[in-house]
Amino acid sequence: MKRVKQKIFQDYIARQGLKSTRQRDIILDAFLSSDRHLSIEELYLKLRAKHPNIGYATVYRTLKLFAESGIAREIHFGDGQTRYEHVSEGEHHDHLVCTGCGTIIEFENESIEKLQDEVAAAHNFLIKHHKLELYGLCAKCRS
Amino acid sequence: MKRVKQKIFQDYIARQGLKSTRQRDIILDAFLSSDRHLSIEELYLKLRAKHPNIGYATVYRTLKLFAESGIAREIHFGDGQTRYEHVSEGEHHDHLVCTGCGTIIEFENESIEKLQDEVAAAHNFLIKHHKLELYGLCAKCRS
DNA sequence: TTGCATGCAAAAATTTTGCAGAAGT
DNA sequence: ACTTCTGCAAAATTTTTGCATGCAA
Repeated sequence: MKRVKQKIFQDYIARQGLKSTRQRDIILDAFLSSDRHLSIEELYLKLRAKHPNIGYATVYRTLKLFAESGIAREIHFGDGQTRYEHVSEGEHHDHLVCTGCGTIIEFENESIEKLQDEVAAAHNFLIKHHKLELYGLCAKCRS
Repeated sequence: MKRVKQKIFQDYIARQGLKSTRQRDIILDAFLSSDRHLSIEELYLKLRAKHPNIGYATVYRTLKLFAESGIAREIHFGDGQTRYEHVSEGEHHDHLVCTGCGTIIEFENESIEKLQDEVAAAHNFLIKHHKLELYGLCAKCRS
């Protein structure tokens, strides 16, 4: 999986005439071996531990590249922190976000997606992508 | 509808021992007679036209009060602009967001909500609220 | 060599906060 | 009188940009 995404990114870089650099490799590695919903700051801090001279701007620019290449996606949970999540080809998932401990659970539901398509069709709307987030308390935080 | 919300807000203000002021009335009026998904800046600019001396901070603080009182809700469409939408008691709706022209269409779908409850139950998760947004092109922008 | 990438700092953009004076209750 | 509000400016956050230098192709 990790190798696959590294390849996708390298191919994207090459195709666009961009360059493969040490920083991009480091950031990609840190991203791929992290929590699937990392905020930019979390990733930056994690990087700083081993690579104190990597700039914040480079992290921002590189994450945008990841999104462009298709291996990551920008997400906003409304807490003022932009996050990036891992994207696997052809896969989509939605989120259960625990407002107690911040845990994020992913799920997929074919029936919901189908109903979404129906709603869109009723409005003659062409869906490109969607976002479904359920906020509340996870099992642990309920007790 | 407008009267109802004004009353809800006034009651909230009174209950909290807060004060009814000219600015709050003006902002509430502008909010209630606006598009249902107004960004803070849009509302601020609209206000400035007639009331040039209202401060940005007051708009921010007042919109937060609207949300606390239950007549408004903060929403983020991921474009870096915080918006507030109108909330009617017991009513919930989701959004079709046109990435072409920015139009926002509201919809409700009981079946989707039911499936969401099932997903939550399967994870022993207690839903407080949710967000469902379908992004794509509206009928007009498709042609 | 050529031109993209990096790191730093400065700039933008958005939201929050402190404070003195103004205004509701 | 008392306390909350307001407007302004300053501060805090988050993200973007400019630029000289570094580095990959």
